[in-house]
Amino acid sequence: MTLDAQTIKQIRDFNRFYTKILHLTDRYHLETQFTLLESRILIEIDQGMTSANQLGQFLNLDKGYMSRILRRLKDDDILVEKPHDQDKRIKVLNLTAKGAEILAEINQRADNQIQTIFKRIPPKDVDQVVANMAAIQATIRRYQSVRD
Amino acid sequence: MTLDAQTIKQIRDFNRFYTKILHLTDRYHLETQFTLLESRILIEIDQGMTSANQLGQFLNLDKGYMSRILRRLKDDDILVEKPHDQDKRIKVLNLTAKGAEILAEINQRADNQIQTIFKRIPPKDVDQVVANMAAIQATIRRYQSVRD
DNA sequence: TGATGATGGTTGCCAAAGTCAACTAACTAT
DNA sequence: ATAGTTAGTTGACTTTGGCAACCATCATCA
Repeated sequence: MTLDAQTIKQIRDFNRFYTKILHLTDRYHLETQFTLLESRILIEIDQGMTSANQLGQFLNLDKGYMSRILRRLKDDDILVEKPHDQDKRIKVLNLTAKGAEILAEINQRADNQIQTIFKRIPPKDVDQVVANMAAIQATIRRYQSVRD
Repeated sequence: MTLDAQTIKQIRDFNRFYTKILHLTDRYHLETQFTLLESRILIEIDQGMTSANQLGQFLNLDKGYMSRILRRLKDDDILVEKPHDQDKRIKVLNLTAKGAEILAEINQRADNQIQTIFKRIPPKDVDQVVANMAAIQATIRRYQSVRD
């Protein structure tokens, strides 16, 4: 089931192209004061991540570093923590009202970024692109093992 | 030509999925002595980037920082520079033999990463995925302005 | 119960990464 | 010639991130 060289080349080419398009390598995310990492943390907390440890595992971050980032976000009144009911070691994270606002702002900008990229493309072609994306996603998902 | 909310959502959903699958947001470039940035520089030089300035623009890097990274790569005998024929300010960059070897190693590892992700997928489906990627790339490229 | 080991999180210390501004040398245009 | 740009370097920083030691809590089990 090994891929031939040409296939790999095409996939890697797409990856380079797409990461560039999304500005994934830019230092600041979407021209906010927040880094990509901070944005992702807010997003993941909003999506249900509840503790520093969960976030650290998911985002693959050193726990010391994680602790510091969260400290900053707490100092800036973007999130709060309260002790976990059952396990007092765990601090449950939640966005503050301000944090929710900021997240909304980030989402708005992310939406705008997509608009900027796709607005020149005729609707029919956009639909085709979206269908292709969905197909890629479905295929990879179908054969994905739990462990990676 | 504005996209509807559902379309944007689907695209962003794909983006999150794909960046996660490819570990595109990981900060570690596993098991080489080189950082992701150094790897990208070698790749881009190999792909035809010729000067610090070009690289800096493309990779969106501070020129001071760029200068230092290149200094290190030169000290390590990974690349060399020679003056540009017409413009003596410009230093034309080239990989050394050692640099080419290292690039080959980096490419090998990147290829392996792709293998790991796609090896469970039947060849027919992989071909379909690759075709979808190519289609996405072609469509976006076709309507892309020079400025973003 | 209390010893042992694992887990969630914090902190100090440090190296690597990245920023910013000032600077030189070479180019371009008038 | 002069003025304004551009390619690249350097010094002086700040930020990011990695590592290990540490504390508090939890879980297990004799």
